[in-house]
Amino acid sequence: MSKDTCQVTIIDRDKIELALKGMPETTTLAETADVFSLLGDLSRIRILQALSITELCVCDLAAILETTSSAVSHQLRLLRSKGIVRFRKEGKIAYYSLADEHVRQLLTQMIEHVQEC
Amino acid sequence: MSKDTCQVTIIDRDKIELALKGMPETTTLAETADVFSLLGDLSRIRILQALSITELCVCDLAAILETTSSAVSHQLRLLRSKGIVRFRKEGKIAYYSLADEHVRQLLTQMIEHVQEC
DNA sequence: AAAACACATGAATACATATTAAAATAAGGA
DNA sequence: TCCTTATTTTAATATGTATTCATGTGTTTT
Repeated sequence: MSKDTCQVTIIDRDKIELALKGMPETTTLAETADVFSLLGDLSRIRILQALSITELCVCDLAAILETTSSAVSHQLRLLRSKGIVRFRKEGKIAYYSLADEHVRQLLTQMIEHVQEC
Repeated sequence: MSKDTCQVTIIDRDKIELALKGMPETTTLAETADVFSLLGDLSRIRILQALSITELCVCDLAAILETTSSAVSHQLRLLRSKGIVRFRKEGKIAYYSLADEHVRQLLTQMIEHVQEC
């Protein structure tokens, strides 16, 4: 049992080395946390859940969430910036949809997890 | 095309009804967002990643994250409150581990997703 | 061209939250 | 019993972020 420079007591050095060895790059984990964080908001979850059923424009999403187009647009910008959603423009209307099947899978998987517990 | 009481223009009522029909309860979606939110923090992701490899006590986790036991303990309390991790006490040492395989699966799946993009 | 519309953006506010420091609790050893 | 150790908890601070309001941009319609 020993102390390092940060005043942290260590119980088992072997397990620490084992854990550190299997740890991905911090940048990878930071990106992972960023995406989870993006899914960690009720408004955005509702947006994604709606988009997992059908492509929708901003104002229809606003109607579904019972909020303003502005609020929805702000959230969509974040989701776009991380590649969670994509959109196409048809005249002045912007149609949004999920970027890939992976997102839908993570979403439904987590909903199932919650419903089990 | 019409307006509702919230000044939100509606483009396609049918798609809105379709999306609303497939939408789970708001409480379910809120819980889903809560769990995602809990995974949306670098410190907690590092804790969970370490725990996905081996059971660890608080001070060893602090050594791995190069932070204080206090900071780790705070995060573990949150993870415990949502059933993400569990722990057993052996004397004065608290050993933490992942609560179930589901969590490990979501974690590794998201890391893979990030590494692909 | 002007007006209406769908959407995006910038700034401000209000609220949430991660980290730190300090104190408390609880277990073991001298 | 007193002291050390591992962890938890409380309070304070500092940082992040969701929403609102106002404005800006590009498109369609009249």
